[in-house]
Amino acid sequence: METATNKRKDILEAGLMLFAERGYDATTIPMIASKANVGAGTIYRYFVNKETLMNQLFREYVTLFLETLRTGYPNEGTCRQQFSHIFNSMVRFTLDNEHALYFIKTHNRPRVLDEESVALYQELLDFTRDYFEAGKKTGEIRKMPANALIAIVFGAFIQLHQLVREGAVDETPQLLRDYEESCWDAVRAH
Amino acid sequence: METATNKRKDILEAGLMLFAERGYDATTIPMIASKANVGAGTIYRYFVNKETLMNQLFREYVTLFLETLRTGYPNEGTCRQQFSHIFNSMVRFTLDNEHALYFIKTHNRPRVLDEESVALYQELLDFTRDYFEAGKKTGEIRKMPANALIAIVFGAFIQLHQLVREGAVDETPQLLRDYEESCWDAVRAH
Amino acid sequence: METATNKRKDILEAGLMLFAERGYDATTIPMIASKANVGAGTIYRYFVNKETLMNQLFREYVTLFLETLRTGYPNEGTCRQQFSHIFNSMVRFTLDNEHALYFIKTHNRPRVLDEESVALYQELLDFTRDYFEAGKKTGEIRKMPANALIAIVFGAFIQLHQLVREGAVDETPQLLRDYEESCWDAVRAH
Amino acid sequence: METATNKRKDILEAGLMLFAERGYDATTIPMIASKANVGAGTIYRYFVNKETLMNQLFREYVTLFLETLRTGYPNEGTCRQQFSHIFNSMVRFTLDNEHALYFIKTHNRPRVLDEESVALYQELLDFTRDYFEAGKKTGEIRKMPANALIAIVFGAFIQLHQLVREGAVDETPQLLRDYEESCWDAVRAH
DNA sequence: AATGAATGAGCCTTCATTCAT
DNA sequence: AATGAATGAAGGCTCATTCAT
Repeated sequence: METATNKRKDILEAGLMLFAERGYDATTIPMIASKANVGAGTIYRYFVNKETLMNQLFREYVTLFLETLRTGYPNEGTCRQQFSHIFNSMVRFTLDNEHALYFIKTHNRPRVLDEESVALYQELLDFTRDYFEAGKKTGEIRKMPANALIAIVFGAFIQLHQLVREGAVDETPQLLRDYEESCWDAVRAH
Repeated sequence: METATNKRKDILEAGLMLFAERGYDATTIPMIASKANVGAGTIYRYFVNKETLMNQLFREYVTLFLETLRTGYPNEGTCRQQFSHIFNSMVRFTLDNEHALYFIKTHNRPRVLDEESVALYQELLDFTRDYFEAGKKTGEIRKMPANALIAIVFGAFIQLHQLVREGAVDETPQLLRDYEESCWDAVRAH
Repeated sequence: METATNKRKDILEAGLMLFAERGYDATTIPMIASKANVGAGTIYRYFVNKETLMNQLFREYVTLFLETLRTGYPNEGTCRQQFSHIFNSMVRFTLDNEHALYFIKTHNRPRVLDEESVALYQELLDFTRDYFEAGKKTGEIRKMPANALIAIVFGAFIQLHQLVREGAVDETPQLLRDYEESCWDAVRAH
Repeated sequence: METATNKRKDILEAGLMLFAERGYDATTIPMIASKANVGAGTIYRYFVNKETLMNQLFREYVTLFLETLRTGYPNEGTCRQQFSHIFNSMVRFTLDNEHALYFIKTHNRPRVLDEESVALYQELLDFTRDYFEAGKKTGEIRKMPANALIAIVFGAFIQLHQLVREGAVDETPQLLRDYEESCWDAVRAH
């Protein structure tokens, strides 16, 4: 059937939105149920508990983002081209999944995340870290801790996305190009 | 006497640490009391309730950070010198107040923050925004939304601080210089 | 179904009994829950909070008592006949609702009662007051403040009911007749 | 010294007023301390605990009321004269001690009252009961449970006092005479 | 499979009581 | 003797989770 799948998806989407907007602890199961148009008990048919739902959600989107990053990654391209791919992945991913990147960025620390989720997140970090480390080796990327470089790029992007959602700025192609250029300047060696 | 003042300080410090590490909602009053070596009821001698404690804390540190930023700000200096002052303010402030900047960065949105706190935070944003807007006018700062520029500088710095605390990198003067340079390149016009 | 209705009723009945016996402040939610054979949280499915439960209860029984008073009230009867109806209403009402009249008598002052409840209680007072005022006009009722007359009749009745429950006296029809006669003599003009 | 005695009196008076107005459970020690212009801890210098304070208070005023009743009681007078004495005792006692009679009437049941207090209250009841029983024997008092008769007289009086305090009626000597007459008619045999 | 009523653990908060000053 | 800061037990209430329907 497709109904069951839809319920699961509804729950995940409601969870994503609420976790992103209010944080894990301030989000209640009834809230998720209500937003998903589902009985509270139904959530427990698809997820063991709130923590599991959260982890499932986290993994679902980290996986998806990883796929987005990996799909069409120009292994043989230049450092700049690879950066462009990464940046565009964020754009595309966010277009398809409104709150996902923000959710990932604000919920990537243990306490609720289980080992598997942490490991998966590591994978995401590693992918980006590898890129930066390689770039540092060739001298094209600035000599800074990779984590910090990652934070700059992700953090800036998420902040921009927020401004767009608030209506503070218009998300024109030009803005995105500027933004990419800016981030690139932020991490590239000078 | 000093005893009374100390209790209040103990509570604030415990709150700061826990709010920073676990977030507002995941931090319980008993946790704060325990970490402050204080009875749970004692907290209510100094603060109306959890929300008030949080706001008091927030304002205390935003005010302190604002003072740090304003003290010795080179109004007549170059854009670069002013940037340097801002960056060094973050360094000094974080040295004196471990978790404060991270706490501010992760708790600056309403829902628990009252109007006064939000207004105070605006003041902090405005200070930095003014700097960036002025820089954009003279063509020294990149044409990007000020909020995003702020996010880059703050976000990167906090991320670095975290790496330092985790022991992932050593906070050498050289690292800080590199970092400042990097952040500067991230926001300056090219 | 009937189950849901029963839970609500169980809670109301437990609340009535406890409020009557111990007073509002000395009655705890766990007490009510326990006496109603219900989880503490269940009470909050049916009532917003303790105060609301109290008000609901109060209104439920004041309404019921008002109905009892109004049903079959001999508008065209003599002053004495009307008095008889009022007295018998108390008897019948107390027979059906053990603690209700005592609860009403001991909880009719603000601080926990909301406006609606106070207004409803006024209605009850007004009904009886109207009776006494009319009687005073025709010279059949003693020239005393209606409130005091009401207190005499209600107060005496409740006291009697208490003696009956304690087993101190037997509630024979004869006793009730005597009692009614006594109350009548207490308020009628001489 | 006299200071100590005064503090004790201040506390008792504050307690009386608050217990009468809010009831025992809704009255807090800080409230009493504040109204008595005394530190909260001071209360524990004069009374073992809240319960003891309450009992002390209760006994103090029941004793005082008993004295008022007994002083000048016309043992050899007529039933009517004795009634008059009882009624006037209430008037005088209430004049000297605003809330005392109401406090006694609303707090005469166990749960907070200790044995000694209950016994003392019994004494008060017995005094009045004896009067009524004697009257019933001589046929001058109505054949009703003494408790109920007591309730009528006390209840009516307290209700009247309340109306006076609320300003709903003026406490003229005439009103008091009428009231006494009414109460007398309420209990006397016809 | 889906629901939502029911539960009770645990949180925030109050307040009787203690105790250092 | 007097104070009021400090405490922690206990109450009102929420919410993750279960379970009968």
